Amino acid sequence: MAKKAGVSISTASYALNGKPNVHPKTRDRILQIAESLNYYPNAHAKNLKSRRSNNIGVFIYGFAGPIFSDLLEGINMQLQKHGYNIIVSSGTTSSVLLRQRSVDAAIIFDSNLKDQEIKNFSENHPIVVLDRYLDGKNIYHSMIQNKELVYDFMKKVLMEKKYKKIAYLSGPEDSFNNIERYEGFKQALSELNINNHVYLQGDFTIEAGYNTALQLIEKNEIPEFIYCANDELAVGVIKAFNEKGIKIPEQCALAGFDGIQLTDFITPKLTTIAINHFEWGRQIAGFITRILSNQNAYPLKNPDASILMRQTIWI
Amino acid sequence: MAKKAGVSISTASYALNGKPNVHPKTRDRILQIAESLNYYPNAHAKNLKSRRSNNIGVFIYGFAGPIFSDLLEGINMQLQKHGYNIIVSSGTTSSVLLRQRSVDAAIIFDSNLKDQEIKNFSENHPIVVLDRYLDGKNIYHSMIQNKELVYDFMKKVLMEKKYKKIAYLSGPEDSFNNIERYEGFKQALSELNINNHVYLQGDFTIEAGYNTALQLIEKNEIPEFIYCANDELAVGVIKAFNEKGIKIPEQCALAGFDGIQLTDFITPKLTTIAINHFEWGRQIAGFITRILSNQNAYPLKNPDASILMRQTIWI
DNA sequence: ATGAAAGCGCTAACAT
DNA sequence: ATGTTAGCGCTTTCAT
Repeated sequence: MAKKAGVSISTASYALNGKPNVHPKTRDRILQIAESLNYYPNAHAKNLKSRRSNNIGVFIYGFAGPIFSDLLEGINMQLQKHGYNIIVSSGTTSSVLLRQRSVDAAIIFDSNLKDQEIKNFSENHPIVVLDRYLDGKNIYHSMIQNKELVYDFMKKVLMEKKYKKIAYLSGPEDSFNNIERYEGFKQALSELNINNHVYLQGDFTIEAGYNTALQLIEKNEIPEFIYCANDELAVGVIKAFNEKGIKIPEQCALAGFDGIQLTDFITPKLTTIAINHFEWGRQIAGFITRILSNQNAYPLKNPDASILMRQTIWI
Repeated sequence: MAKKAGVSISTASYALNGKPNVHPKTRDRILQIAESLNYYPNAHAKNLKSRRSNNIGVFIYGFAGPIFSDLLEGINMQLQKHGYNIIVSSGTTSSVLLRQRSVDAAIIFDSNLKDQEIKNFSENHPIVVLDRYLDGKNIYHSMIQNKELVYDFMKKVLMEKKYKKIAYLSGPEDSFNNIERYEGFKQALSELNINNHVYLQGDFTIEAGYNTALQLIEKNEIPEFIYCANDELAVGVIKAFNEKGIKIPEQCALAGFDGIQLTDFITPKLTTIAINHFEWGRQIAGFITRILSNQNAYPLKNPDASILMRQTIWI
């Protein structure tokens, strides 16, 4: 260790941590020795003693998909600014890291994590959840306003276009986002006295959208309008319709949710409710750093959304 | 602690770790108490003592882009199977985690990390690099065969199509992948006695492809064929050409590298050299788990590639 | 089968 | 300004 080469042991610690109580000369010497010895304090020991790791955990349900890429970029950018490490994890690993308190705070976007696991962690650490309602000390929320957004959007669409045969192409049935979006969808229809619609079971993937659309064609049951619970489903539908020569939006209009990049490159371009995931990530990370540094935390905002009206609806 | 409620302290440790030297009855009692107390051993202390964390670090240069999504999914799936935690990180954070030895092993795909940092870490830990050549104990490689793949592809194309005005649209100039791909490109041209080509500076993004293409149109200098250093560049070019009515491939043919999903959804579909990133990730992760468990490690393979001949070249 | 105790590498009182 | 020392919460000899 630098200790050997230097002189003491705690003094070394002081020097390395930039404490004031150490003579500049000794300080420099120690730093130099450390440098030359390629010494760097052991994180595990440091963490054990200081009871903090400087790591922020981001727990997501999968690495796939453009949503998380953007969200993570935003979170990462902001955390780096404040000297925190980002630790992204998915799957069973996440539970372990949470239980072990390997991170000082957590951002949760993974419905596989149980409420109880989150609560346990939140007893001593701040946590931001993005995919469920859960009350408790140290638990904060930032949520996409799924229901309101889809409701507003559907109402707007249905006031302008008098579609009668309308379908909802869903995500996984137990997905929080899907459930809320469906609520908004149904409420809009109900208020406009549209008393029936077709419910199509999907799962947020392009493949599901594609297969569902093929079945609709097969059975000759193509609706006038399909609201897809996310963009990827819609992209799958578009692909199928394009291949089979179904005209969009003349034969069937479409819209999605998220505003992923692909919607701008596919033909026709997809109308969608767009979330700025990058900015959302920054907001969340900024909030966490405030909490951890005990700054008076302003309330955490919900993400902004904007409607992108494009070719899959207006002719 | 469970210790209080239970009886001893080391016995608790034994029980929790499933050591054989503990009476089944005590064992069960301890486990039960621990459960009820929501006790879970502190990771930092455990790591400090055992000198390992069970964490594998994956250090990438950004979360954006479909390449990393797939790669991470593959790595994650494999690591989970073997009980390792995945820790993904990007940016300055990565250096810190490496220096601190917060992980037992590392996978590197980030040219911002310095050779020396990697070497230091590799003194005691295995490391797999995907983006550079670097020799040393504990350093392993798995690399896309950029040069060979582009070389083969270009030769094949140029033997069939007698393009004369050919361009290379590059990634960042210092990118390892870009440099190698350009090498392969040049070598193919050279062997076919094509003595000049246009070099276009890009940076692996859709925007760069889009802007570059707009400039080509502006200056009326559209080549017969553009080899794009990755798919995203090509997608940008296609977008620009589509908007300006340039016919692909009649006026200008295109090809890319990576095989991202988008290439299959854009019109026309992009010809590309496709890497199976998911499978690649699995391979790498599998290799690491072997090394860490001292199993006789088979050599680490390079990722497979396949050429997807699609609409941007053959009419 | 169980307990006592040393020690992993660090930080932070507390001396000096 | 510097050194001594007591833990942080675990694992693991070594006794019993």
